Amino acid sequence: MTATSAAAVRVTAAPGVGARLLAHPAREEIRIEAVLHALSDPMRLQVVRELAAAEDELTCSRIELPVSKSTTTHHFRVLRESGIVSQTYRGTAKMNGLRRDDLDTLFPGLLDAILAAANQQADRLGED
Amino acid sequence: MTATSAAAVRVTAAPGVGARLLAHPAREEIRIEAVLHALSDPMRLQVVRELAAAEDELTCSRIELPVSKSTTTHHFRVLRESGIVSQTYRGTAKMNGLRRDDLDTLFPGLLDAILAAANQQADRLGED
DNA sequence: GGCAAAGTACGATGGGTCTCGTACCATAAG
DNA sequence: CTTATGGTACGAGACCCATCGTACTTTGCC
Repeated sequence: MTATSAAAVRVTAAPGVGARLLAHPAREEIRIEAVLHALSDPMRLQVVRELAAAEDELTCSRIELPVSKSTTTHHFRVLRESGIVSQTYRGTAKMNGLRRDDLDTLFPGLLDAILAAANQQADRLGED
Repeated sequence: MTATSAAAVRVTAAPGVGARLLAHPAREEIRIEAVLHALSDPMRLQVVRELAAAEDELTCSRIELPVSKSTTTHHFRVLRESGIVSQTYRGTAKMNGLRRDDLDTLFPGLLDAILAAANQQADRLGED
């Protein structure tokens, strides 16, 4: 992979109100290898499927994964740093949204094809 | 990944003529996670791009990668075991072909979307 | 202020995986 | 048979990554 790593920077001093900000790669910085790598993990693929099904922002805790809280944090960070989801704080919660526009512009049809593939495989095998 | 590993079995005692055979996953055994993982490596993505561009079977050595011979063997094995390419021996050479039919049947549009994404990114950045 | 909720940071651990070199095997050609 | 070609097997090294637990921070509410 030999990936970017630039996205790991934390923004400490916030602008306006002092809200915590999270670093996201710009659209042009999104790499197909990083996207495919992020989605090759079953947990993260599951997250993205649920996010796509919800068609709305969800908090981290709304998406239940069979792993610990810190592992969940890890997976969401990978998704954000690869450019697949955008995250914003809202109170104590963190909202997660698919970056559909960016992904569809950059890689037309990719996200839909992967989601369709994942859904098809899920019901071909014994369900979710 | 916690992947299959069943595909690693070597066929030693050959049938008919004694030709060396290679184990391939059946169509139904191909997993989207394994496919995405295989294609998330730059070398392997490059191999698949060239294979798609050739639209014909190629030997391993026709696809030049900036890695050693044994590493090349490794990458082709990952591609075969994930169900992306089929490999057959022909003389001393090994022919590689994209499993387009299987992939398109299982995951419609996926391969084309990934190839288009990779090609788009390649000329968006400083070429290949 | 005090407390609960939602995440984060950090370090550890166990297991992949990308890379290599060297030795080896199978096939084809001389 | 000998040699060259094309690829494999094996082991090693370095790094990456999914997972966890514990301690901590931030925010909202009472």
